[in-house]
Amino acid sequence: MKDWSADNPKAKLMARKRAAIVKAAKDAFLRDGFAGASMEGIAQEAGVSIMTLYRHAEGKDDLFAAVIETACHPEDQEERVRLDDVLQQSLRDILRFVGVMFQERLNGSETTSLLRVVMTEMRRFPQLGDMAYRGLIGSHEQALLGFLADRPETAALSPARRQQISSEFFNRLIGLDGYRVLLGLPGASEIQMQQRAALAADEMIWAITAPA
Amino acid sequence: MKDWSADNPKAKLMARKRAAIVKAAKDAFLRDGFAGASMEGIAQEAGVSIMTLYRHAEGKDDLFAAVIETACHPEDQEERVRLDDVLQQSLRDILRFVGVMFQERLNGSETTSLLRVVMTEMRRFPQLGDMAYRGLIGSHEQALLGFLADRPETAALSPARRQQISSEFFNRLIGLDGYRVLLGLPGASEIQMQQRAALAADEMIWAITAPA
DNA sequence: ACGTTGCGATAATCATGATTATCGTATGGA
DNA sequence: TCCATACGATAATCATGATTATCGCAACGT
Repeated sequence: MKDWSADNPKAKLMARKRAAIVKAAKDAFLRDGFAGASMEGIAQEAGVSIMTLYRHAEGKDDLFAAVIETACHPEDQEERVRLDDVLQQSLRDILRFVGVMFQERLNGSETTSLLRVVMTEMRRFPQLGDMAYRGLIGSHEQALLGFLADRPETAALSPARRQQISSEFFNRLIGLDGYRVLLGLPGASEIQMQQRAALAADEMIWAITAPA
Repeated sequence: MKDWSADNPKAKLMARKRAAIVKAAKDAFLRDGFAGASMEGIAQEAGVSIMTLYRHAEGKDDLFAAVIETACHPEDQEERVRLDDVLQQSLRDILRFVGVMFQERLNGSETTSLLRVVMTEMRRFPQLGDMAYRGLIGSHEQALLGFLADRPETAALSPARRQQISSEFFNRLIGLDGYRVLLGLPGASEIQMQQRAALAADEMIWAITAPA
């Protein structure tokens, strides 16, 4: 995305237009993919002209890269808020909550669309795969790992062992349902997600108390 | 794909050309996707002219549909052969073997490419998602279910319980590695796949002997 | 109110690629 | 050998869509 000098007489106007463009581009790219989305369609959706698109972005590639990059870094605002309510509970309940949240997030429509687009355009933009994995999945792994490190229950574990247990936790959560969702078929129900989260939580606690 | 009357003077020639076309189209579509593959490129790869392509297929859509449909029905020849060697062993060893085979198949480059293409073109061809799931994943579930039904160890289980246990087995095999592979990142190592298969086998046997 | 500057509309350019028409040639099979 | 017919080469058509040039207008901030 092109950037202007901050002391621009019309900075506010341009910021408004830019926000509309980025939002419309995100919707279009996630819905139709890179090839399927057209610059003209994005301009219409954003309520601007094509020329304005090109005044804000170098071209389609530039716009796409900017959109995907921001989409890979979701703002975890609401979740942090909800986490504060849960953080007082037992380790088992916290893990169950995190487990359900992770499944809901990864199987959500926005994440699914993003994964599809990224997988399609990985050849054109080689860094997308790594970026998407870190933003959509690795961030959860890191968050759980950091949380565990502060927990007295895991004080006796080595960092490597903690890493292994954390990784196993997420591995247990997503089975074939992930493929089903990506293929447009119904995934796990809410109850199934809760059951799986409960199972993963129990197994993690078992692993913590009885280290291999 | 267009079909000719079987009593065609040049049936053999056409069959040869058609095979070359289908193979080239499969390579091109799985490598470059629907939009990325060009009819001209497919013709060159197949060693035929563009016109011959259109004499064999109604158009790009028709060719694509034929390619994907056949790709979703892999011939399980070699695996059946290898299975005969394993079928004499213990249930645990059989399950471990099946578990490793399933992971290798699902994480293989051909299956990965196919899944990517299917996910991208699902909107254009709505039946692709279901077709791919049944061909690439559901077939394994059905095969294991059928195998279990003939096993004396599961004679006491209800069909529904057998279904549940079989489904859980595959759920345990594929974790986040499936996403990693689809995103072009390194998946599970051979040793990790064996460990996971061993774990899934043990848990299935435990579930069989101690029904919920 | 004013000057700067982004914006909109339009059209043109350019490239890619699917699809079709035509016609002479080459080849398979009896 | 001979006939039917698939094949190859070429060019034309057609559509889509990215990208750029131009120019008058409208809007923002002081």
